[in-house]
Amino acid sequence: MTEPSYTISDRLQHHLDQLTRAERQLAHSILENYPASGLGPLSALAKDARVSVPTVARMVQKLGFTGYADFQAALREELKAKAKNPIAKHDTWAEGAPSEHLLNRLTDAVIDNIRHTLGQIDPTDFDAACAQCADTDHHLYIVGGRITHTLAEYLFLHMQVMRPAVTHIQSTSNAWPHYLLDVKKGDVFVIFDMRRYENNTLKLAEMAHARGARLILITDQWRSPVHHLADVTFSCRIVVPSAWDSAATPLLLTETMISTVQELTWDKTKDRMSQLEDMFDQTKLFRKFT
Amino acid sequence: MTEPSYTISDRLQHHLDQLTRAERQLAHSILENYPASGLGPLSALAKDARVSVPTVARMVQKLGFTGYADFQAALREELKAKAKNPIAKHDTWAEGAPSEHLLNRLTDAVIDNIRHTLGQIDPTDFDAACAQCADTDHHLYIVGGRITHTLAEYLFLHMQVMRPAVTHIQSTSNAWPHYLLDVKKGDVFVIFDMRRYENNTLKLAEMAHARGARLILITDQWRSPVHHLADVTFSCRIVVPSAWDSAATPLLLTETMISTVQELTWDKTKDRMSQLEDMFDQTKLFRKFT
DNA sequence: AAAATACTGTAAAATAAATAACAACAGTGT
DNA sequence: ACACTGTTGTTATTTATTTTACAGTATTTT
Repeated sequence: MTEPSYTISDRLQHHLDQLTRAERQLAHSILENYPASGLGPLSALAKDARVSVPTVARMVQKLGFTGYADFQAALREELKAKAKNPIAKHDTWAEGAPSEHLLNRLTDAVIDNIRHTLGQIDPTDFDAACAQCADTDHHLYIVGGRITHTLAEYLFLHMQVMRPAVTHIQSTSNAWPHYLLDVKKGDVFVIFDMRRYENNTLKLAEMAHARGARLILITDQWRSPVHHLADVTFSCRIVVPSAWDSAATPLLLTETMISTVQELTWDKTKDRMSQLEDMFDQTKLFRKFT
Repeated sequence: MTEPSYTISDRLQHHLDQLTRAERQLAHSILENYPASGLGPLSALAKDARVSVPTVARMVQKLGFTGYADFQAALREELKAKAKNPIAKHDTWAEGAPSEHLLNRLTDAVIDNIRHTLGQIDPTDFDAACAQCADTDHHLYIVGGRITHTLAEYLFLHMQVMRPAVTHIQSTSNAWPHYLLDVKKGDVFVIFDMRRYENNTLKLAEMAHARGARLILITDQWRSPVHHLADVTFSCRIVVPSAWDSAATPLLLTETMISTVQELTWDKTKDRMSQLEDMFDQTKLFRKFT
């Protein structure tokens, strides 16, 4: 304990700017499973963070400790204090905030939503739906409404990288009927529709269904009317203590779909992705991550 | 880790009978502030318990460890597990699927990300940022890049309902400099920037900063270079076992911001929202939720 | 593009810590 | 009371860990 108060976690984050690349890497590694990793031997910590031993020694000095031993002693003190704390506020997510803070209440609700939603998902259905999304023999259409548009776009952006023949349709746009002209039997639709369900989306789904398309629906727990037409329906819990619904659970589902499709199509995706990277690099849209 | 399960605390109490006088003394000292004291050097522990050094060494062997190092490693493991715990009671999320199924692995990772991220957020900063977003005396700009565009749009859509003077800028579009012409001192920017950080976003942030705008940054754990200019930075963990990053945590944060702003501006929002509802109803864009 | 600076890792030295060996002591039974 | 057994502490040795010094590498500045 060289400096007065504040946890080491705080201090690490506070100093993060003044740290160098390797040191930051190390800092993150410490925070990764805090405080356990910091209580082991210095060498183990260094190895864990893929950093040399002296880097660790240097950083703890930068943080204001006289040496690694001092650093560890401080960590232990912190742990001791936390244990003594009357029924430590372990049940909150944002530790500095009371449990009634929105940060904690909303997070609670979202975790709960995830648990409920995942508990009701049939993995077989899920895998089947992903397989359909990965099937390049058929065109893939992704449909979103006003709010769900962002989810649809997110899925689209990723699918676009991984496979050809993907189209993003906004049901709010009145141009959508044009797209349906080209729909063939067996084409796949991923449709996002949450309350308040949109009429346009339903219409679109009906027409797609009539043309022999397969429908995958991502909706809320009350299920959009589209689900009568859908081959697979995933219903997500979206209620949180807010005037708005939460898109976190459907997003998680969407990301899992993306990841699954990625795995299914890896051999083909590989090339597409590196090509894309090259293109971005060339246009210098992105900086390389250092 | 020589014996399978049970905490060391349990093991200690269980063996208490088979321990000798000095060893019992030691055991109680360890339990006194558990697990902190056990993670220090053996000699300190011995001194603390008024016991000789070899007594400690002998006891940990009696407990089934190969040596003091082994004992400490087990303690650290225990601590690590405990830190993960708050939600760990669920070993699988999608119950029908094995734990290696992506549904479960990704969900695990996302929950973990949320926990880490929330743990590092300063509620004061958060509240301050939300207050700025709710401040209608200044214009609110929301900036997103290629992938983060969806997050930015999500925030924009909701802010647009709750307050006037909101603009969504895509840093990927080359029209963005136009927007900056109107930026006044005190205007607020919410900037989303995740790896791989976009040069355009940085440029935009620099110009906004130069014009006296206040910057709120939502980024990943490695933090976009924009954070040097930002008044408040929120770093989210986004890594999941996938070729892609997860936007779930930043989304949760965004939703919490939305919800907080909503509460802050409720009296003003009320009217705007009902007006909006009316408009949607009239245009029959939506069906009423039944 | 060259020079200076700062960062990072390798290797050796120093230090600290943990184990092993031994001696002293306490308790117990004959 | 004496000898034995088991427990504990002191000292020495070994082992591991941390620190220091130095050199190579990358990065920034002029």
